[in-house]
Amino acid sequence: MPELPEYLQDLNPEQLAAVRHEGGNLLILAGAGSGKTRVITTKIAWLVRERGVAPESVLAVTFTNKAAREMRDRASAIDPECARAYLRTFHSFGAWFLRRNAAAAGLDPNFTIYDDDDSTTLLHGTAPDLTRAECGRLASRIARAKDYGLAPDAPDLEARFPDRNFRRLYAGYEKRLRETGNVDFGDLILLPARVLRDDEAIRNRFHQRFRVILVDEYQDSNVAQFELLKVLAGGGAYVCVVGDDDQSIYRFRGAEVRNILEFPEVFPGTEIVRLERNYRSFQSILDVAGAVVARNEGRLGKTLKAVKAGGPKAKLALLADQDEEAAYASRVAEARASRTGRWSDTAVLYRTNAQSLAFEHLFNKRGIPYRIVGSVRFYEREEVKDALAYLAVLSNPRDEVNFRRVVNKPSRGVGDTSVQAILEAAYASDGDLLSASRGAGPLLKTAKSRSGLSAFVSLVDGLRGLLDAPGEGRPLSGLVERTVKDSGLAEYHRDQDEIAGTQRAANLDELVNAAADFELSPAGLAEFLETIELDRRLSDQEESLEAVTLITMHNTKGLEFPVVVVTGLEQGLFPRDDDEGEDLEEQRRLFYVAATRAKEELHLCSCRSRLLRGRRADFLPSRFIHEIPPGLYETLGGRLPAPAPEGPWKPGLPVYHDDHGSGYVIQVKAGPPDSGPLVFVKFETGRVLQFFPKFTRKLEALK
DNA sequence: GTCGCTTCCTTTTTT
DNA sequence: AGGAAGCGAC
Repeated sequence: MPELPEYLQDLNPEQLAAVRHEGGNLLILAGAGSGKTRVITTKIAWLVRERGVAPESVLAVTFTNKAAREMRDRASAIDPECARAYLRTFHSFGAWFLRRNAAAAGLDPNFTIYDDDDSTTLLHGTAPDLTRAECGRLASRIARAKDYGLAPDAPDLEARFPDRNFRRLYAGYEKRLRETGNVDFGDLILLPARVLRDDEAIRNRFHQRFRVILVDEYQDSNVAQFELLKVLAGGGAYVCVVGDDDQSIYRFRGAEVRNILEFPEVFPGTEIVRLERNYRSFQSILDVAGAVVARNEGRLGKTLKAVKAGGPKAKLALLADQDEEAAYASRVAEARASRTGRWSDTAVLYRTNAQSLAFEHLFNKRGIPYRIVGSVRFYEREEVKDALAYLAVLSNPRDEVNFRRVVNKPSRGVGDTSVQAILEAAYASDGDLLSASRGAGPLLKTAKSRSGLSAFVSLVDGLRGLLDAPGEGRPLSGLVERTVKDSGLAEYHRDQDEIAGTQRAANLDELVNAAADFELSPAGLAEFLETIELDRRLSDQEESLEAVTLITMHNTKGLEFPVVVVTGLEQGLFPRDDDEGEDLEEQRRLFYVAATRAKEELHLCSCRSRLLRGRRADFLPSRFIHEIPPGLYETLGGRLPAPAPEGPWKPGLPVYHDDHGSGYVIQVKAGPPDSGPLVFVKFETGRVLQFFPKFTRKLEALK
C-alpha cells in the first residue's frame, strides 16, 4: 500500500474516507469538535493536488465570514494553490453573483444591501399608517418568507403566513425595493437562484465554472439556500455538505433541518460519512452536553466519543443575581489567567446581548481585559450609518431609504412634506432621487426648504464629482472624509460630543480609516459598502486580542475555548417560558452548542434573581439543569432548589380568569412564605401574567 | 419644521 | 433601562 502524503497522515479513518470520497455526492454528519473544518480544507487540497481539480472550479460556502477566512487560511496552508478556490459565505457569493449579473436580476450594478433596519424604513414608506414597530415585525416576516423562498406571488404564501394583509404588504415592499435598484439580505439568495433558473446562458456558464461545491454548517441552511444549491449543482457538480443536526440553532431564521434529512433524496447517489470522534473536549463535558440534547425527539441521534477521556466535572454555580454571576465569571477567568497567563483562554457565554452589561461593568472595575463579539456593532451606530447613507446615495441615486436618512441630516429645513413631494416626483419618472431633487424647487412650499434642498444637491454633486474624477489608485478614504466634513456631520457630532461626552466624531474618523483599503471609484465604493454590510467587523486585530471573550451562544458556533462559562441558566430566560415543542428542542441544541465549545473546563451559572428591562425578576434554575444527571456536575454556592412545587397548579393546566379570559399555566414557582405558589399564566391574548391563587378568586382552574 | 417632553413598549438569537 | 412614537410649544 503506497505511503499516504504527509497532509493526510494524521486523519482518522472516517476523516480520510470523507476526504478521499468521490463520484456521487457526500453528506458528512460531523459532531461537535470532530474536525470538520480540517476535513473540508484537506479535501479541497486533496482535490487540487491529487485529482487535478482546478482551484477556481471549487466553491466552498460557509455561514460566517470568520469561518470563510479560517477555511481559506487553513486550505492554503496545506497548498498555496487553494487560495484560488472560491470560499465565501452564502450571502457574499450572492452579492458577487448579482454584481456580475445585475441586469439579468433587474438591479443597479452599484446596488447597496439593505439591512433589517433599512428594510423597516422602506416598508414604513409604503405603509405609513403602520407604526415603525409594526413595520419592523412585518419586515422580519418578509425576511422569513424570503428564507423559505416564497415570493409575494407564491401560491402557498398563506399556508405559512396566514395574515390577510401579508401578501399585499409584502408585494408593496417588494415593488418599492425593486424601484430602488437595491437588495435586502434575502434577495442575495433568492435572486441568484431565480436568475440561474431563468437564464440558460448564465446557468451554463456557472455550471462550467463550479465543478465542486462544498457547504459547511449545512444544518443551518434555509430553503432558499437549498434551492440555490440545487440549481448551482444542476450541471453535474460534485456536492459535499457538512452538518450536525444537533447544532441546528437558526430555525427562527428559516433554517430547515429537513435540508439534511432530504439531502440524499435530492442528490442521488449520496454517501454518508459520520465523524463521531471528538478531539476538543473532555468526555466529562460531552456527557453534560449530551444529557440535555438527548431529551430531544427530533434528532438523527449519534454518539460523540471524546478522545480525551475523563476530565474534571462541570461546575454548577448557584448565584444571587447577575452581579454575583459576573463576580463568579471574573474569578474563573482570573484563576485561569494566573495559571496560564492568558485571559483569552476564557469565554463567557450568554443568551441575549443585553446580558453582557454586568460583565462589562465588573471587568472594567477589576481591570480584566475583554472583547465583546457582536452586540452594538460599530457600523450600526447612528453617526456611522448616517455617513454611510450619504455614500449609498452617491453609489445609487435611487436609494430611497438612505436618501430619506440624509436629505435633512443635519437638519436643513427639508421636512417630511418636502421629502414626500420629491419622492413622488422621482417615482413618477425614473426613480432617480437626485435628479428629482434638482427639479423639485417649484414643488416646495417654503423658501427655507428650497435653499436647504439646493444645499443638499450641491453637496452631493460635489461629492459625485470627486467620485467620478478620473485617476487610478487613489484611496476611497478621501471621499469619505469629504463626505463627513462637507455634510456637516463631523461638526455636528463634535458639538454633540462636547455636550454629551460621547465620541461620535472619533467614530467618524474611524470610518474614514476603514475606507483606506478601497479604491476611489464607483466600483470601489460599492465594494466598500458591501463589505461593511456583509462583514461587520471593524478590523482583524480584535480577534487576536489577549482578552476574555464575551459572546452570545449563537455567535460561538465553530469556536472553542479552554474554559467556558455558560451564564443565565434560568427558567424563563434559557429556555424562555413559552418555548415548547420545536422551540424548546432548538434551545436544547443551543445549550449543546454552548457546552461543547469548552475544551477543559465547563462552568454553568444560574441566578436566583436578575434585572430584566429595569425590573428585578426572580427565577428558578433552568429545566436544562434538571435534565443533567446530578452525578455529572459539582454544585457550588448552595443547594439546587427543587423544581416547581407539586399541587393543583401545574404547567399546561387550562385556566380561566375573570378579566383576562382563557389561558393555560406555563410555570409554577414557590412564592414567599404563606402566600402559596406563584402561578404564571399565558392567555389567549398572548399576555403572560402571574397570580397568587391563594389571594385571588378571579383565577379558576378548568377541568 | 424643529425641539423637547411624556408615555409606552420592548427583544432572543443574525447573515 | 433606554429608545421610539406622539404631542405640544416655539
